[in-house]
Amino acid sequence: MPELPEVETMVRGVRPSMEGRNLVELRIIDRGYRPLTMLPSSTEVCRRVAGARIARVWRLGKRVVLDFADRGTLAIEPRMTGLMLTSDPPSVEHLRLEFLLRDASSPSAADPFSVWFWDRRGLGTITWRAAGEIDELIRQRKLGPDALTLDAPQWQAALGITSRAVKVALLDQKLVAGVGNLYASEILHLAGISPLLAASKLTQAQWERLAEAAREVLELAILHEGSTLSDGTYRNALNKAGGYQNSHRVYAKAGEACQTCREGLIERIVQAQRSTFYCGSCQALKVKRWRKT
DNA sequence: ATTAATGTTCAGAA
DNA sequence: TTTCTGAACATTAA
Repeated sequence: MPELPEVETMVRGVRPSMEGRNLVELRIIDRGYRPLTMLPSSTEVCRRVAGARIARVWRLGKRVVLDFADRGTLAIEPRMTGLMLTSDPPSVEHLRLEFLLRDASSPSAADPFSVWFWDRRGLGTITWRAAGEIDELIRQRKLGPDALTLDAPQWQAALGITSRAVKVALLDQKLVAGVGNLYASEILHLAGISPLLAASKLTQAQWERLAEAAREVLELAILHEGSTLSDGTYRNALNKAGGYQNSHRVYAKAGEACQTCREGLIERIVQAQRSTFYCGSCQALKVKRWRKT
């Protein structure tokens, strides 16, 4: 379940291999699994990117974006089990795409080398967009602002417009891009905010704490190269596990004592058919007091 | 052997 | 309009 920190780790992992290089060819690997969703179509996508220079590799929410300058952009959404790899894929049978690359400055020197998109469950999507169309997505509010750089007023502007529970709102990529189920729970716990509180009801102090907690959790998770859960699926570009799972405070810790307040137990509830983990004591709906940790 | 659970997004219902 | 539910996918745990 790559979320913002995992996708950022993928971007940083493949950037040295892709940015500034020529994409000789995009190969579709077909081993009889469900075909990878490619828009407008796989042949069209491959035709568009063949021979183009990758000007920039960046991240938007949970998407890896390859920028082909004036030609357009390729957005890769790993969804549940997608990975970008520069070496050592976890298995051969779930390789989906091979990016054949060459150094732009010496086109004939070295042999082309490869970057792969690997996806066990095959839920990932690859989408081609004409130049400028991604900015248009944001302008049309089909995708919210990226979660990594928001301050308190920006968080309030993005999430405060809905009456849904703040945990549910955090998962809505149209409101804010990048936060998924794991980091939503972790961020709200560090901020001391109940996941059940309506997003429109947060106080000024709570928006400040949310902004601070989001920055702290996401940046530290990026530093640790993301979270590899017990199923072991998520890996960085070198097929190595991340380390932030060792810093989780609430996710998948139902029944354990809260290490922050040392009073409550971590509880698991279901919101919008998704697991939410939180401390019933220091994330109580009615906050009696707020303690700095 | 069947079933539930997993996470994300979208279509469609309420 | 806004919010909620179910489906799709592959694999594992129960």
